Amino acid sequence: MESETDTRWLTAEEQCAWRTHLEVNRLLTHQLERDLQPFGLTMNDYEILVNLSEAEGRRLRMSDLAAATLQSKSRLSHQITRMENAGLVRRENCESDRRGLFAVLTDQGLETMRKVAPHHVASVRRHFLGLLSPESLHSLSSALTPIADHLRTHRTRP
Amino acid sequence: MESETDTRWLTAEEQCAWRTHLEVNRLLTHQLERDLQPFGLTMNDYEILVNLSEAEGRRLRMSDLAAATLQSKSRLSHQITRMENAGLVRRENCESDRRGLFAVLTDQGLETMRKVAPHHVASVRRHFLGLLSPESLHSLSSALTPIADHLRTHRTRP
DNA sequence: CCCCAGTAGTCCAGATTTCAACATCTTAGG
DNA sequence: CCTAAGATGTTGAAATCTGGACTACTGGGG
Repeated sequence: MESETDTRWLTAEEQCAWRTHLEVNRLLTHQLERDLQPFGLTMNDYEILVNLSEAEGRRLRMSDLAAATLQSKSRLSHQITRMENAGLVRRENCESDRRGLFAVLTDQGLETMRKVAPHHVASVRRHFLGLLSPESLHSLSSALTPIADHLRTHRTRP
Repeated sequence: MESETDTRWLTAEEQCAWRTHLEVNRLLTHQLERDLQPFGLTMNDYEILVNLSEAEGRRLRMSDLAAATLQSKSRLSHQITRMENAGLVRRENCESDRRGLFAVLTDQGLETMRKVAPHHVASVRRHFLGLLSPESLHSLSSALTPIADHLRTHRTRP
């Protein structure tokens, strides 16, 4: 174990990389959020729509959806309630396990998806992917993948 | 302009890179937040402590602090109120501009900083920097820096 | 000097997130 | 069969975040 008096502080390069990473995260999130706003959606909403639209039967169990989007059950429950009120999804009982519920993408939800997705993709390109050369993209991917694996493994709570 | 029918969708590689980036962000934020929790601090608190401790006279104008931490004035105001109640910072009037206020790091705030920083640095190493080779770190940096520049430029609101 | 547009920060009200408690249902063990 | 532990979601209250209205002040132009 390392005592407080001999901490291995960050080098200039490490500090720069770390702060840049934090900054990109925050600014990028704000920007994407803003680009989604005219459609009345948040990134959270959008992510849920994506997950449901890609799922078998356009539906997912609440638990699975919570796991997929890395949210707490409570938060997802509130979120789905809001999206239900907006007509994007509906809840449906699960026959095989009567504790369970499905979140189901409505036709209107799918339609919204179709309308918004191109704009969102364009936004991701404009502010992120488009600024990376193919090599940069690749090295970014290979740098982040092990980190994602590590974090996924060590994760305890949502 | 591009019509909805000929959107340039993401390639498999782009999609993978993008989703990994999102996932790392979220998991990493959760993890760092969790590692800070035993000390009663959030990442937000910590970032403010860092900014103040590095500033001239351990103090910054509210506006400057808001800009540095990419928060809205409103949010920062609430945040500082909370940290003031916790004894980490205090507000101080600005002589030269009587509209203005400084957020000032208290001795207790500095002491907290000293105690927590080593653990936070260790956490950043354990979950992020430590998983990157020097080359990965460098390519990550060079990939993200232009993006940060772009976003900083195009930013309209906090 | 006075006025006014602009700046600094706060505050309120509404939306979202978190946390813990709760109700319901499933499943494994006896 | 019966029960207790665990799983699935929901709920309500408190904390936090957002956006805009508001107060107080500054600085420049008549």
